[in-house]
Formats: sequence, structure tokens, C-alpha cells
Amino acid sequence: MSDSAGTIGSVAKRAGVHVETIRYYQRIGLLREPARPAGGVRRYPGETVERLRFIKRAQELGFSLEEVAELLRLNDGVHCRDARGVAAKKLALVEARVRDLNTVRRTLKQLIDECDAGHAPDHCPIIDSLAAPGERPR
Amino acid sequence: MSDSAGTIGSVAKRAGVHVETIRYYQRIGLLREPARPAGGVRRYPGETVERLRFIKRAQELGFSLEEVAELLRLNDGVHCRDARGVAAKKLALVEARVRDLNTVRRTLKQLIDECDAGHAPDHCPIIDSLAAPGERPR
DNA sequence: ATAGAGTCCGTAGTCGGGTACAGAGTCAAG
DNA sequence: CTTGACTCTGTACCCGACTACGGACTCTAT
Repeated sequence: MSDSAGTIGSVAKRAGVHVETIRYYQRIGLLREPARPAGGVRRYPGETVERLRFIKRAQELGFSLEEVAELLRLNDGVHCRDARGVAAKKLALVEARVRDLNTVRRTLKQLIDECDAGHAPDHCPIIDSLAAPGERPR
Repeated sequence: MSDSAGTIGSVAKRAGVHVETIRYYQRIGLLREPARPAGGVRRYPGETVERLRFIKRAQELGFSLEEVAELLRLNDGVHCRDARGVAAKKLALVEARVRDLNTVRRTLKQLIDECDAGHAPDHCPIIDSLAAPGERPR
């Protein structure tokens, strides 16, 4: 047997999260809450640390806790196809977001460049472009 | 004088926002609230529509309402340098976000590709990579 | 045996950008 | 003058992912 069980505080420290975060995950059903031995303190199995790290890594990839829960439900080797679907959906969203942000980036860059060219001390290209329904490059 | 003043509803329609949004902007100090003529209904000057459009365009460029307020305060032709500063700061943030998202995008793409290669029906590359502290390409 | 650290439990607050609703008042058309 | 659309005011609620707090309990080290 694994003897790596610990209190909520030690698990939190090992996983690099706050105690309150663990409690929160329990509240929303993302983590199971071990039974409390009559008048004692809960002990968490070692897997809890793994599960927490799984969650944190998935979050870094942009998955919401909702989606993480889905991924965890699929965690049996059988549902690889489904996991791929979740990932593919997320990839499409990320790609769309990158495209949008690139448009914004180009617009901001051009505004700043115009500002630096600085031919027109009586008005500001940045303010102007916001004030008018201007056609900015896509 | 401009006779383009209107009620909150007509201003909202012309600017393409909800009435509640205008009230919200007033609450947070982004729009001034015209005096209410004793026992009557407020009339909004035509500039309100312009101001609302300004806000919406700035939001599309990723500025928060907080930052929009800053931009509006600078709206006098004199503070072009400051407006440039706000825009430059935002540009840096957008660029950083694009870089982060591209990392995420590459990781997701690779995971999905591995999944499609599909040599290993007994485990899923996606789940695996989340379960282990794996080194993924940056 | 006692101090202090850690745990438990419930509730409430945070952030941003609104949305929803209730109840009363006002305005314009017919 | 009535009806129906709009406005006013205030408050509460939504989303996601936590964070904070208070009072009671329990565990550990000395």
C-alpha cells in the first residue's frame, strides 16, 4: 500500500496549491473528499497530489475546470477518442483567439507607429481612430 | 446648438448598446448623467453616442473599461504621448498573450497528432501528458 | 498540560462587465 | 383620458476560479 497519505495541508504543499483551492475543488465535485474518521482529521491518498497536478497542467493549456472534469472522467484509456475531441475543440478556440489577437496587435502597432511619425501635433492618431468609425486594416 | 439630444433608449439604440449598459457606465463614472428636469426624463447630448462608440471600439482593441476611462481623460490632443504609452503597454500585453497562446496551440496540436498516429490503443497520449509532469516542447 | 499550528465548516467577498427585475413615475399617440 | 411604451431607482444576480474570515476543534511538540 501507498503510505503517502497526508493531511490537506501537506497535500496542498506537495501539489503547489492552496488549502482553500482543494476545498473549493471538493465543493465543485472535482475532488472526492475522504471520509472523516470520527473526531479526527481527513487523510488524503497520494493520488490526490497527482490529480491536482493534472488539473493544474490542464489549466495551463487553457482548459476550464469544467473541461478538466470531463478529461478526468475520460481518464481510463478507453475514451481516447473523446479526449481527442475535447482537445481539438480547445485547439480551434485557441487558434481563433490567436487570430483575433493578431488583428488587435497589428492595429495597435500601426496606431503607435503613426503616433511616432508625429506629423500633426494638434491631434492624436490613437484618440482619433477611436473617435471615428475608421476603417482599420484587418 | 446640437438638437441631437435623445432619451436613454434612443441613444442606446444609436450607439448599439443596451440601456442597462449606459446606466452601468454611469454608475462606474464612465459617462456623466445629465440632470433630470424636475419630474421628467433625462436627455442625453449627441456626444454621448460618440462616446459610447469610442468605448466600444476601444474594448474591441482589448482595453478594459478602466483603461478606456484613462484614454478618455487624455482626449484633448495635448496628451498624445500619454495615449501612446497606454497603447504601447497594451500592445506588449497582447504580444505576450499571443506568444503564450502559440505555445499552448503547438502543444495541443502535437498531442492531437500523437493521438491520430494512434500506436498504443491501451493509453491516451493526451491523458498521459496531463498525468505526468512531462516535458513538452516550448 | 499547554501552546501554537493546522483542520473543519459555513458563509461571504473578490474581479469585470454587465444582465435582470420590481415597482413607481412619465410621456406621446389616439 | 387612457393605454402602452418607455424611464427611473435600487437592488440582486450572473460567470469562473478562487480568497478571506471567524469560531470551534484536533493534533503535535515540548
